Amino acid sequence: MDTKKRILDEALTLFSEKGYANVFVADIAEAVGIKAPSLYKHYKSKRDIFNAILNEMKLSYDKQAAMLNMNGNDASADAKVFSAVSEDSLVEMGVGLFRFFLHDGYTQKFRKMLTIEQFSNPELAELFTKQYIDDSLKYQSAMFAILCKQGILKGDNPQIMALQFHSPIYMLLTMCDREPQREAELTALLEQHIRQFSKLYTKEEQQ
Amino acid sequence: MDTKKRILDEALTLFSEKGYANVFVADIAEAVGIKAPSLYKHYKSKRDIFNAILNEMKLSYDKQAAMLNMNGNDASADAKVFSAVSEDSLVEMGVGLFRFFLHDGYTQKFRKMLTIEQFSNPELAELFTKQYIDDSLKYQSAMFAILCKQGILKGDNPQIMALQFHSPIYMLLTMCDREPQREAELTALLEQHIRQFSKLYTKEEQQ
DNA sequence: GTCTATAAGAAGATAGAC
DNA sequence: GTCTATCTTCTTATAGAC
Repeated sequence: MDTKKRILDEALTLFSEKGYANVFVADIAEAVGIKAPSLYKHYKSKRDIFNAILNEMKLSYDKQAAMLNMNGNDASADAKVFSAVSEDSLVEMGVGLFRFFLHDGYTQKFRKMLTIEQFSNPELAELFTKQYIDDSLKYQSAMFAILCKQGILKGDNPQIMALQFHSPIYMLLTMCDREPQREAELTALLEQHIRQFSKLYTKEEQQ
Repeated sequence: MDTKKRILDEALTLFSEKGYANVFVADIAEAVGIKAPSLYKHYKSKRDIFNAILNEMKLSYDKQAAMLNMNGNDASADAKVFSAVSEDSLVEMGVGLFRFFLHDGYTQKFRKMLTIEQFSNPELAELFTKQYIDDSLKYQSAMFAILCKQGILKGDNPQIMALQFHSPIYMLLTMCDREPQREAELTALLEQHIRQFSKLYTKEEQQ
């Protein structure tokens, strides 16, 4: 119905599978169910479609990020949850979040598109690192800092803790993006990583 | 002089910067210093050049991998080195290896090219995961298994240890690929990660 | 093996009818 | 807003002289 929006959706799907240069305007049009020239009534060029996707995803990301710091769902609150839950429920949370990032259509497609296009200009490179690494590390650092200060975890370098917690998860995610058939195997590794991380950084006297 | 070889070099450079589809045969020819039609005396098509790069890099990788298991430079020998060295020299080794992977022309270009092209076919996806993740994890798992058995490290899951050691390093490497200007900052994190990992898994009584 | 000229076709975008 | 027809440009690849 909303053709303008449907164009973005189909274009994102195609860009995430083949990359910008390998998707032709006619492909996008066909996926939407119209002819290529009709598409130019909605967007003035192919690049314009790409930019619109980028803007939409940036807005949606910023909205999410803002919510994390406004609704009480911030690092401090998460730290409270973290400190209260068992290792099992930590695993459950981690695996749930992992599955969401892996299977949510927009999230996965945008991640794959940025992966393909990350070297095509510096702006995309920055966006990639910000959304998938730096912001996560910042957030988790804050959380680990609180947990360490409270004496619940025993590390003295929250930034490195965040790096060591986040990077295995991200690596497993990108492996699933490449080879979806390995999801079960890699999810098992994710679970073991979380358990091991939890053991490593939990104060002995609290185990 | 060896035009055939120079074509592969220049093509790899261009593919790693712009991706296969954004590089034109004329671009490669110009980089080599000839005209596009001359190039067809050496390779029968653009795709043929890509495949030749792939084959060459696969061969060189397999050669390297084979050496690791034949010349005594295997996981067992590395474990001996690992167990004998101080934390400082471990950091030095790690940072040295990191800098090599980051700056070695072929290594970096091929990694970037595969990153861009990884979703274009399942064979490339498999190659990517094998070369940058699975093989490293296998190798490091074997090494950590030995070190744990010898009582030098205290973990009980070498595979997860390898995941936790390798994935931060790989993540920092890809960050440098995207934003080379951050190399110093990220190398500092690498050092802290290695020190922290070493402390976490070293038996207390040996510190 | 390198060149110039050119074929053959693909792809982005526009014109103008409906 | 969608279509058919078409323009223009770009890109791969070949032909054939040197």
